[in-house]
Amino acid sequence: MIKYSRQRESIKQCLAGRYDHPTAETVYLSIKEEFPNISLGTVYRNLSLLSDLGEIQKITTGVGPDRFDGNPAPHYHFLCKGCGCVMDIKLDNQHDLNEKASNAFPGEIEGHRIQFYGTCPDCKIKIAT
Amino acid sequence: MIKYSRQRESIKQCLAGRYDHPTAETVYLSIKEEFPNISLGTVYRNLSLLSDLGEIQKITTGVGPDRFDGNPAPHYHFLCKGCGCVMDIKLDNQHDLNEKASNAFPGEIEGHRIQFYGTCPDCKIKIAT
DNA sequence: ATTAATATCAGTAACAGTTCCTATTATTGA
DNA sequence: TCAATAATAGGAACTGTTACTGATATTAAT
Repeated sequence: MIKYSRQRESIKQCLAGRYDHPTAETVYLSIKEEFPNISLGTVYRNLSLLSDLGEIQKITTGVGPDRFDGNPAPHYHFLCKGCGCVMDIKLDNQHDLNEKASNAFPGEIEGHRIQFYGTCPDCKIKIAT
Repeated sequence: MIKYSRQRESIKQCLAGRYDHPTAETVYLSIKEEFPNISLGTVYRNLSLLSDLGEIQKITTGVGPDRFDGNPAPHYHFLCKGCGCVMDIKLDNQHDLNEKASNAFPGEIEGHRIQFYGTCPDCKIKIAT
């Protein structure tokens, strides 16, 4: 049985209001303004719980710490090789990939994750100048 | 300037001869049979180097340690939610995804990674019985 | 073949990110 | 209002990985 907690609510709100896919550490620092005594463990525990409940998404890039996304709807992400930032890609769900993969694989395909990589708009400018 | 090393060669051979996408730890234990004194640090350093050279691939699943793939050619992977195993998916490169993403994104798209998830053949059987 | 330069090594300490533990506090249903 | 218990703060512990150090192996030039 899950009980309400102000800290969890605050974490959810924090994520809902930003689109930069922050790390647990960043969320922690942000929540700290409202709850100066919140502990990093609490942030991790709740991010993990919310992710399990499907209310937020955890993004593992393979570079640095995991990121979190307040938007639970399936969508794709972009990882900048320059600055490491993570951005949303407005590309609709490629359902057909699951079917294609199923035809080439003897197991059960439930879904997929796509991560694009390259250079973000900001880094593109920095390189050019 | 990169010098030859028997340890690195052994690590490369180890990966070339298996298709289970082992972890650094697994590679370490395997190499240990030939080089009982090899250190885990050496394995990590060489896996990282080989990956940077593009001779092998590093696979970050977001669950447990990173995996390594002796096949440097771009291809897709499947992650089993049951046992955590990683398998290859024989699906040819979806070049069009990069173009589709480019149209929906102001940055520079260099490539993409796809990770399918679901239930592997073995776990499918275990669940059924 | 010997040597000098230096990349790689083994061993281990340090590190980053995350999870776990415990006593205390907050939430909830009765 | 109170009892049951989920969630908390704080910090220790853990996992996976990287960095450091003196010793060793490889390489190219003699």
